[in-house]
Amino acid sequence: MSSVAKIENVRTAQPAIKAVPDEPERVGGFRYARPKVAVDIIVFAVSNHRLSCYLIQLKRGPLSSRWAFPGGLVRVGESLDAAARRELASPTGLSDAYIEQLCTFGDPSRDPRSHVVSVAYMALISAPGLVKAPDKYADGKWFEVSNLPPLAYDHALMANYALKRLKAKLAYTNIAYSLLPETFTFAEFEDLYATILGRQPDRRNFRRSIMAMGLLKELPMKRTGRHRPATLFSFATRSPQIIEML
Amino acid sequence: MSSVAKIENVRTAQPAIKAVPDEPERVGGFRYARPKVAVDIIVFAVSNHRLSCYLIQLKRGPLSSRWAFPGGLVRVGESLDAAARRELASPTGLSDAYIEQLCTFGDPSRDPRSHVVSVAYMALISAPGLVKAPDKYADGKWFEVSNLPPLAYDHALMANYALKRLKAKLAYTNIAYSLLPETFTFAEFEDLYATILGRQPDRRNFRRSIMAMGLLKELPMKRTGRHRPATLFSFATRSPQIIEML
DNA sequence: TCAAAAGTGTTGGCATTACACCCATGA
DNA sequence: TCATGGGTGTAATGCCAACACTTTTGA
Repeated sequence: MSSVAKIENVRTAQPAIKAVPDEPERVGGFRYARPKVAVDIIVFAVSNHRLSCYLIQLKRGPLSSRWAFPGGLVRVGESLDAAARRELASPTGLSDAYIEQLCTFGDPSRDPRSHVVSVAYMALISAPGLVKAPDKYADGKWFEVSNLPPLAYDHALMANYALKRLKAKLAYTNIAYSLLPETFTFAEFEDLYATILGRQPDRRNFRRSIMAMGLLKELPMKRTGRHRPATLFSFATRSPQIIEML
Repeated sequence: MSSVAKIENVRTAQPAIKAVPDEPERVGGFRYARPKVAVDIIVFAVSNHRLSCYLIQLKRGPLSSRWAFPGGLVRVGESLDAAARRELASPTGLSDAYIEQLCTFGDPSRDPRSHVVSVAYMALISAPGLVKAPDKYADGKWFEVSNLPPLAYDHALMANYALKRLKAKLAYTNIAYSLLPETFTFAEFEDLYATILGRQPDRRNFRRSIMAMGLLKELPMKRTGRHRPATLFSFATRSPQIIEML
């Protein structure tokens, strides 16, 4: 169960531009909605023992100054995955992060202005540093997941769902690789799990089971610090895999 | 991890009706797509030891006479879940089946006529009998999942995804209740698992573990047949629950 | 030499597996 | 009485959880 909707043939033919009113279409006697289609992206990162996600502050509209996940409308000829990657790259500059479709929210009243169907994505990145809010937002910053401000639209639902999914997938996939730098100590790896799952596993058992499944590759270098140097590790493979982890 | 996007406040205010061309909208210098939004629904049922799903035959358009999952455009003021339930009720007459959003497909070229974003749903019903294809389709019938015809659009992707999800959820939820009638014998229950998962569990161990977790309620009646009468069971609770089943 | 983090083995209990025979009925 | 599917118990195994001390370094 990994990212789906992988077809990415972006259409190149470009139809003429024309403004479209937000009106329904009548076909066969029924009035079909013409909702706008957006993607919203929940970007997770871990830093100093805290799971954080990136929020932007809305600039315009009836919800201006409220916090929300970054997102935007799908463009002409663009797939959903491509739109999500674009919305991720816009504040972070990252183009190859782990990204996964979560689910789609389409209540007609979820946006007070018009009917907007939004496809929620989750992205996992390792460095929460580099992020800068694009001009279309009033502001953007990282919030600890355990301490989010009130969110616009139905984004609180998205946040709950994303967190549940992240926790679940941590237990049966190797996606943790996308939250860690290229090399890391075992303690950092373990701390990632403790942080996201909210509990400290038994250190000996955890190390034993992780090492037994060959997830990590021991590197010949050590990280020296104030204390006993720690062996460095990297992931044996940095592509998403289903592995019974816990 | 159950059905999401549960907000169901259907808007009552109804804007004026007007035909909408399939053209992009220009906002802030970018050309935003105005895709149509559809739901497609993968209806599963089990009968005589086979997992089947319901397909319809397209009547119009460039893919006419191809097989596909039933589905249709979202109507004005309608949520995605409501649209999915409507598309399920249309051939089956069922309104309370288990239904769950799967994922959303939005490649701009997935429909040769225009950009259609489709939200895939899965539904589980117990009686594959009652189904009758609505007039908008040329035909409709049940196919064994292991023997599907070529499917229109990207519906083969949907089928794969749905099947994977069904198998996974069978192992950690009680959604099997929606594939069985109100009462059933233990052999029928066991056969459901064997059929969908494609392997025969050890009968004694399977019964022991299922009974130990209190999923089923033993009824005071028996089903008599040609042979030794079998105890009838029903589910202790017929609402979706997370339970480690296997 | 002390503080702080890194690293490591053994055991008991529990849960899962494997396995084969008797039972109740209708024909 | 026989064919057919319904229903059950026990022993062996493997896995997981619990548990505490030694090592290495920098200050």
